[in-house]
Amino acid sequence: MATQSVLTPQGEDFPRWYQDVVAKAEMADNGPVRGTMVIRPYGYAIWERMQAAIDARIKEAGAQNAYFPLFIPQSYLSREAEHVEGFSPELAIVTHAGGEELSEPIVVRPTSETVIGEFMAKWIQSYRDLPLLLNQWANVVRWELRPRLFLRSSEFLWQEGHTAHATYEDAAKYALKIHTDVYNDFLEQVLAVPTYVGIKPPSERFAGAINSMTCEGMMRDGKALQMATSHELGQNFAKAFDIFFQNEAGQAALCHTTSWGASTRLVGGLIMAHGDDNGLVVPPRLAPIQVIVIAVRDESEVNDACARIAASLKGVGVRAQVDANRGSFGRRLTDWEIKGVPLRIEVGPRDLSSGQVTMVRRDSGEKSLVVLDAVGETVLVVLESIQATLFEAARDRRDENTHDVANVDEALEAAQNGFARIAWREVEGPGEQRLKSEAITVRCLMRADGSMPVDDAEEDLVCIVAKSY
RNA sequence: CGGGAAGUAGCGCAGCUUGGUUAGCGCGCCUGGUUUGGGACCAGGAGGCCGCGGGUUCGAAUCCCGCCUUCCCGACCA
Repeated sequence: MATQSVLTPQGEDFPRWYQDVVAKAEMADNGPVRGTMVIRPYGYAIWERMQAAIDARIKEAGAQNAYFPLFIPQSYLSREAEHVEGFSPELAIVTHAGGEELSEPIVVRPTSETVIGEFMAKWIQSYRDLPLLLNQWANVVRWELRPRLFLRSSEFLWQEGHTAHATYEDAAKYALKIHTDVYNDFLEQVLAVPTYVGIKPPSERFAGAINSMTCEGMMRDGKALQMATSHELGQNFAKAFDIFFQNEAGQAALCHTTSWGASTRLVGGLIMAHGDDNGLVVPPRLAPIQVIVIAVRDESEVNDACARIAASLKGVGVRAQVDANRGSFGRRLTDWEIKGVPLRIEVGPRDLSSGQVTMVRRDSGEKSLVVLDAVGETVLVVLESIQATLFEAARDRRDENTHDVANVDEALEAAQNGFARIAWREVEGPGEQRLKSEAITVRCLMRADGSMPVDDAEEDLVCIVAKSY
């Protein structure tokens, strides 16, 4: 590990550490307009890996990708009262185009329930057209007063799924399926981030939803981050956009719709969930570069060996890359550490003369010698071990920093440094206000065993309260 | 949007209080050489409308006003 840190230590100033990582790992830059973000190649490579993993799960769940326009007539937003009220403060609105003032202003989409609703109404005729399962990968704009790279930018990238169903039950079941099989599975299996899965309290619901589900992850500073959400929209949007179908009895009936999304915020979550004082730590299943092969000396024999090792790793399906061999050895090590590459293979004359290489894990810093012939199989095993270790470490941190408390006073105390778990009936109403006055919010409601409740009316629910991003 | 801090080379900063030669320093970058098992060293070099716009002045990085951007703390949110 680095002898002296090039990053602000987490313990000294966590937000500063985050910015240092974003800059020095070459993930992103601020755009020229306040709140906008330039995603650099390494950051985008990570996002592309996230997209691929999420997209595959979405398709497995039966939804199809489509694309709807960036521009939405302002009148569409107004059709659903809560929706327009919720989003109005964040809208970017185009009033002029083609050199003239527009007769009706155009909204830059903050989310696409409205346009998609309009087309669902057009496409759905019969119960045979249901369920209609759509998804789109797109950018959206929500004007932010306090932007932070990846976590909160005025323009961000995401995936938004929109579905229409014949019954409430079917819609609820599908939203839950997405939440479980797409989001939570991705977060646990790929991102190695354990989350608390539950429903949002009414005060935190999506504008226009009857129920919002969330995956709440714990960052290394003990704050919460909402990493994905799924909403049951009931018939609110179906009413606003006339999304009717003819049922088997030949009668017109209103659809039940859902929507669900995950954004580039996940990149910020990745940084803050696993990163340490030496930089980013990327879980192997996500990592665009899983193994970096570094020549200790710039000698042709050593360089040739590096190329051979990388080629053989690629041959067994490992995303390996040879370091460009510029600058001092120590500098190169540090750079790859900041980028969070899970596994490093160092190759030097000393190693080669004994027919082996040095392998170093990013998660633990542990070094080991590996016989050349065994590099491929060893790497595959160690990568999976790192994946598992990261998840377990994150889970342990989450559990150690989740404190069971009996009342709001204790929750206020406990949430200064982690999550507090408390009976929902202790918090509901005035308690929520008291927490909010100290910047602490109810992140989610769960059953006592951690499972997903049907709604907030269930008896004996517990909630997670915390400071959040 | 409210409260606080700040914008000077790619990054981090000094200079500003008390206006006055050619605006400095560290890191990085370029060239050459020596190096390379944990942020290497030597020599030479490039790089600035001092955030933007206006004002005061013989003269502005420095004083005044406006705007933009960034960071921290709130309210809003993925």
